[in-house]
Amino acid sequence: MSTISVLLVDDHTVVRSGLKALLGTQADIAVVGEAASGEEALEAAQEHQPAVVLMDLAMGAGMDGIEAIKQLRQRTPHQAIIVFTTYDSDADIVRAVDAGAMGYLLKDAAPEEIFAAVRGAVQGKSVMSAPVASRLFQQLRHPDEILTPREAELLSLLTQGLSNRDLGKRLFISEATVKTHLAHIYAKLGVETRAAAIATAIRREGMR
Amino acid sequence: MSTISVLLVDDHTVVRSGLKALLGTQADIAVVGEAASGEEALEAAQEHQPAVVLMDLAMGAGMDGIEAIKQLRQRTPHQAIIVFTTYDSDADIVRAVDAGAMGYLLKDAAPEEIFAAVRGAVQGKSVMSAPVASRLFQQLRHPDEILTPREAELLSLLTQGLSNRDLGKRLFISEATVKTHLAHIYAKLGVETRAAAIATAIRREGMR
DNA sequence: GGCCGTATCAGCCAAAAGGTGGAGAGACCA
DNA sequence: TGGTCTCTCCACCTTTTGGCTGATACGGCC
Repeated sequence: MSTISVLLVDDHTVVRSGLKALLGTQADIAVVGEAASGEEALEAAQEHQPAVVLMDLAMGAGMDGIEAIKQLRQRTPHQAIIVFTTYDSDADIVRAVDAGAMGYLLKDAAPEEIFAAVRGAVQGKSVMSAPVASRLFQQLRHPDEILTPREAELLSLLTQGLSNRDLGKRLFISEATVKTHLAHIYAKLGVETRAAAIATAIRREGMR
Repeated sequence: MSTISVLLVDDHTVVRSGLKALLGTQADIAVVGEAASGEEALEAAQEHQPAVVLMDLAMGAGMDGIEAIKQLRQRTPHQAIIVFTTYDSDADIVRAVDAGAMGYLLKDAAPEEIFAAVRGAVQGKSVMSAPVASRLFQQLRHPDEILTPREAELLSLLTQGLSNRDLGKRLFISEATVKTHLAHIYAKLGVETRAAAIATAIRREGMR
């Protein structure tokens, strides 16, 4: 069995250090590089040509993880990308998979789970944490609860605390249209008021 | 200089592993134990008698970090507790300090910052990340923006998406009183609508 | 005792949000 | 071509919310 080269991307030094220590215990896995931002990740992926990229989604300022994934897929499509993050929000999962992520792990994952994901990734296998899988499953069972792109956009602005009028101005649509979208969003989220929609969106959809 | 014994408390294996690796590079610091929950932390603190406890606030199910801090202060008051968490919400900071934390670090802190905090803690010095310090400073400069207990209680329910009527019923007060409290909350948070108040509360105050 | 902060309540009015029903245009697909 | 989805818009009406002013009551503090 040949060695699997891994690139770590996380803005937390502690997390990178921890992953390095854990992965270092495995004979068939070698960390060949680290990056603390999306920009650094692109460079490092080019330079070290890792087989697997372990990447956090939230990375402070600059390019976020999703964007980094997209660009990596374009530039070095042979590298498998595994998301390694704290949150399991629906929106993040879908966007990461859309962008081309091979796996989705949560930071509270057991070391064995991480090892398995890295080994699986090079064989083209998707590995994800149980909570993540169950969320995806949930979405498959209730496809009518998936927001349309426009609705998601509106919901995102809604969580900024904007009024219907402001939403209309921002999206260049009438207040009437805003209300229509909102009614659909409420139905899909299973709430009755904008207050509850915001609470649900921020907590469940991870719109922070 | 004698060795400083440290206990790590975090439900993420990766983070514990990372801290261990980083602290291991320092000759005067030794990790003597690890715990993945508040309950485990109390046991480990009793058993290993560390000089410093590095503790995460969010720990999945069971006892949360704040509660663990309080209990540690009672049982082993000679141990210095440093909070090591991802978030810098006002509410968390205040509660942690109230509970008896000596320091407050964010997970994106540089290794040197962590070392300094551990060394400072045994000498009775408070060390906190810059964003945390600036938040505390902010509160000192604007004491009139601190919510009263009743207002905080109401805001907490507000983030559940309740209407004024429901809030009144829940708190056994009239809708008029609810409106009065809300008006005060809006002023203190610097917002104009309930939507913005909810967004601010969940994001900034950490009411999740 | 007077002052201040907190919590409680009232009424009035304007603005915003939500519910209902309907409708047209464009995209996509079977 | 017909059906479905998405996005857009409108009118009408009810409910909710927010802004304003003012009031009472209790407890701590100087």
